[in-house]
Amino acid sequence: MTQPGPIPRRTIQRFSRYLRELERLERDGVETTSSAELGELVGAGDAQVRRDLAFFGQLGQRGVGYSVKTLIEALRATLSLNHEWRVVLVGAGNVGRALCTYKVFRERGFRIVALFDNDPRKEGLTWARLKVQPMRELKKTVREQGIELGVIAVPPEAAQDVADQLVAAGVRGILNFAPARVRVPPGVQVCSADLAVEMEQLAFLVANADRQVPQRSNQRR
Amino acid sequence: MTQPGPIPRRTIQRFSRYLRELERLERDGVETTSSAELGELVGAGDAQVRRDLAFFGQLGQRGVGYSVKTLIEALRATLSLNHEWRVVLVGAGNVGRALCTYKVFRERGFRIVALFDNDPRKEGLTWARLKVQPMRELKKTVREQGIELGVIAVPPEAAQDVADQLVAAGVRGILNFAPARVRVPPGVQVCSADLAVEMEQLAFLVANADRQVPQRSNQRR
DNA sequence: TAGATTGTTAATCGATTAACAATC
DNA sequence: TAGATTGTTAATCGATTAACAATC
Repeated sequence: MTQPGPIPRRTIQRFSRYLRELERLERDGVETTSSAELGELVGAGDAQVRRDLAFFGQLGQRGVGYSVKTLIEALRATLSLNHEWRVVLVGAGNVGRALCTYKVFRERGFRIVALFDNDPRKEGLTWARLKVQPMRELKKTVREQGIELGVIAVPPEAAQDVADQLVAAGVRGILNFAPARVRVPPGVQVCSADLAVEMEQLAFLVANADRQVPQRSNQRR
Repeated sequence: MTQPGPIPRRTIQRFSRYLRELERLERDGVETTSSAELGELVGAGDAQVRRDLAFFGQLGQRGVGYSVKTLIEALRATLSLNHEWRVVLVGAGNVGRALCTYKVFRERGFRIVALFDNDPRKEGLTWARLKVQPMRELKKTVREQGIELGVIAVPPEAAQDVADQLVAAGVRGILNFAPARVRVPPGVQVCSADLAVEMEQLAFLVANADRQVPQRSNQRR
């Protein structure tokens, strides 16, 4: 039976990882896999994998395993990765430049189609075929280009203001790289890639490697 | 009473966010705060904040609140942010370049003191006063420079190999930007900054904004 | 004292894991 | 049939929240 209720966040994150490993298996010509193998690849238990995949209904075959192809299709559909996502990037700094050319986004169907910065000295610069545009053009561009997602790569003091402008422009989801909390109205989604938090967590774990429960840390064994 | 047992990961992450907001309060001349205010700032409930802070023992004053200064000290000590962390960065690509000059790391006491890449064409390049070194010098540099943390910013296929080399060189913690799982022996810590997973999660949430439980998403309201 | 806010307990919620019958 | 592996239930674990006595 298909699992009822909304899919937990952690499950979604594992979906991304399953998909990535499955695509590799497919490239290697593997046609069938098992919950144990998949778990091993992403660092999860077999029961966990089966439970996650149960959200798709009964996709596996008892005694046999799962079809790699079927799983890939189900995961792509669930993660909405068939459709190409149009993305606007705000912030033409160091992080912004790296993201403009970030291959992993592009491969997954995330297309950065516009680039904004409020610094007039940067206006007109071209990175990866994208002209840096001034913020006043944001709304128009989002509408005309059918942009659904925004990425914030500006200093923390400016993050909330940029988020507000993105929301006003009609963006439906925001990936926030600024080390600051941004608030958005209901219906708009925010995910945060807070590198400082990750790094500080790492420092804590290293400093307390003995005191804390050993391992099971980030990815389980 | 001080909370017993190891500090949960989520609590550590909130510690980073509390600290950031507290430092801002301090800059603004605020001397006292409350669990309600702090919760509002980082997007957590007041009970959550009190429970987190209880790991430090009884730091607050009933009826009054918490001293900003005292909290900052406790958080800095717990997160081991007094001590300066020496970091090696592997991967002189787009992501690597952004990280070399990433102000947020530097402000928090993370110093990138060496840069490596296995591409001989990049050898000798200088970014942010760091010369790109060949991998064969990794072990020596880590030892001589007293480096404790490593950052992986290479393509996914190379990530595990780089991780192995970092571990062999004596690094105690790894921040992995490659969209791939890396395994490390017990005693070495790994945190992952998997931008693809974050972006795909965002896409899923946007695509299912109606079906999924509204909000409470990443940061709670 | 009255009002505010902590520290902590108990209740709740959610996610993971173990176990095993179902079935290929 | 025997061996393998799923789908699912129940048990466990861990983290969050509500509530309130303690106390400034």
